Amino acid sequence: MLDTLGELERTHTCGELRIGDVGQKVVLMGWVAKKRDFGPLTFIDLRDRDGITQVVLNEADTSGAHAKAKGLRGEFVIAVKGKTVEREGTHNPKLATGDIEVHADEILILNEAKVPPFQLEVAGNENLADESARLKYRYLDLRRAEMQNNIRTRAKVVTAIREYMDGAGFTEIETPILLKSTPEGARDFIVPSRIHAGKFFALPQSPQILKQLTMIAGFDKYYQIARCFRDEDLRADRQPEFTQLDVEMSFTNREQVYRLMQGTFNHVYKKFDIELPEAWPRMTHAEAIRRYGSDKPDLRFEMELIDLSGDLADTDFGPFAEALKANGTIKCIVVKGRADYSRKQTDELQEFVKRYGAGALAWIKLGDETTSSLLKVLGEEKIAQLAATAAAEKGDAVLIVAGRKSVVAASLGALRLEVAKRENLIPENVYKPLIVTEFPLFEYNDAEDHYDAAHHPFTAPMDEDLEQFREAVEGDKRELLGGVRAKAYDAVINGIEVAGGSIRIHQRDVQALNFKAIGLTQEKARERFGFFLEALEYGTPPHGGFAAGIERTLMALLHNDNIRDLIAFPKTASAQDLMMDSPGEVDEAQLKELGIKTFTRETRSIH
RNA sequence: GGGGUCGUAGUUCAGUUGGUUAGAACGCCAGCCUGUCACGUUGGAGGUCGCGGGUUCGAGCCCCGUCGGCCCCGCCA
Repeated sequence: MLDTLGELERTHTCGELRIGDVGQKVVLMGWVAKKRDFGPLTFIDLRDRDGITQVVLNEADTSGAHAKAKGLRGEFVIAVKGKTVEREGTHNPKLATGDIEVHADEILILNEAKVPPFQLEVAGNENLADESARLKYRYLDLRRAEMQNNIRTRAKVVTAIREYMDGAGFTEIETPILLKSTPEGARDFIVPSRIHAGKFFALPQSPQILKQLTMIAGFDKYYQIARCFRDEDLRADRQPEFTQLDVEMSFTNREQVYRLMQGTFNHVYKKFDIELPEAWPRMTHAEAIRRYGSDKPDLRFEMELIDLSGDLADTDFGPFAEALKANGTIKCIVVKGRADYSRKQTDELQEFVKRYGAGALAWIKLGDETTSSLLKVLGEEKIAQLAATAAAEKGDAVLIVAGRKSVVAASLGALRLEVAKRENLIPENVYKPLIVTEFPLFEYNDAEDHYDAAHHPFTAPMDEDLEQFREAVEGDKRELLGGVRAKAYDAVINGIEVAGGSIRIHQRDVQALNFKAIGLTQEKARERFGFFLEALEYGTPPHGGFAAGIERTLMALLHNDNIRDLIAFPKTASAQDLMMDSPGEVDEAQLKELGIKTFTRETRSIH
């Protein structure tokens, strides 16, 4: 028979009591984390959201409570009435409450619990249960201190953001979750409507257009903690639904947005006693790609990419010569002190870069003797020259990739991170923020042989590139589009893209150019976002803003590389919820009402 | 859409070249124990080796398919 709570109120949490509380009568409530039974003496680790307090039951003092404790099992929910005393034996420095313990004279069993499907308290994360078990029993996983900390840190971050935005004069405005599908960008989640059977709403990929409309509406400074939805494949840092700080302001320029982005992050980080520089370092997109092979460089370590194409301009080695002839490049990174890389290891690294489209990974090892996969084709002298250009020293390994510029950047950029992880080159508890500027306005789409908007189609070009932009579109020199830079920027911390944004186009003729560049006809554009184009014609102020990923901000802050750990109820890599078992089927009647027929996986391709 | 990797007790894992009764630790259950905090100690229970098919005298191990977790490419700011 369970006890009832009645009028009993708890006096403290399980993480609160200190040596100064000795002598106090207290009431604690929580879960049984652990029981250590010595016969006449029993210890219980009582856990709640705040920590763990040791409860002691001595048969000699309170035989009733002691006897009752015999029946306690892990995760039972209990209330304990007792007295705070200084520990008799050794204090426990691992617990915040480790100097005291509570001598219980009464225990109430408020609820029992089945044996959990996995152990909540285990030493070391490597012994933690498989993630699918943790996801199925998410409510149990969330009881663990680490997860409690993650979720509560998240709340603290969001609170800090609201505090800062409010202080800076921004108005929080909610925008609809039920929107209209727009064909470009990510795939939409669509929502049927009974009232409009056969028609669909779409969930927002982001409130982009709506936040621009708040500028046209004259709110001047808008922000929102907005849920975003994208029906795309997942990654360790991507979930189908995630949360953004969405910000937009009027009468602004890039410098003002940079200051606001920095200010926001600096304010948030300060809550965790982390000082970021008031003005973050900056780097253009082109420089980031050139030096780090990435538009979100991790600046916690060096190992920059070095260009070897100058030294190899006259080479007749097939793969290199072809790469250079096709306007490609040859670059390398230097791994300090790893001339001892084995054949197996370089093979592994070669397999790694091949994922990014690299044909091969060439290497030079400056050991006691210099060895190289290129020795036969280039000769000793050239090898020595390349090593010198790379500034490699005795004992180092040089890893080289040749090919298209984008492939060399992607593969070496990724290799740089991979090697840094393997070699433990990334310092812990260091935060290296960066603002990446001047992103390209357009991205060449290989598969369809045309240019897409790199950010979104309302991003303004840089004033300096407006001329070239006009020429590219009106003079029909499409190849010039690749060189047009945008007033677009990202905020990066430790190689994680935590925010991104742009100054928007507010002039009709530039917007028209932009649509033409990406092959969107007047009619198509009107069809897709006519309401927005119309709005632009009623006095749109110059405006711009950014969006910051809440989960990514937390990943950077907590040095966590799994986005699921930062969302209370996340989905798996295949976009399922293992706890609710969603998505699920619905009744035939429901579908009928909505005017929807479904097809199975097998019949879908036949239609 | 493609690639990699994992799937054995409640959990984390081991399991030789295919060989007889599939192991360990933690957890769980029962006993003992008055200062533990990864308590100790004695004993015990617990297995559709993800699922289906195949090869074989014999499959946890080999082959084919399939399902699921994780990671990556494509995709996605």
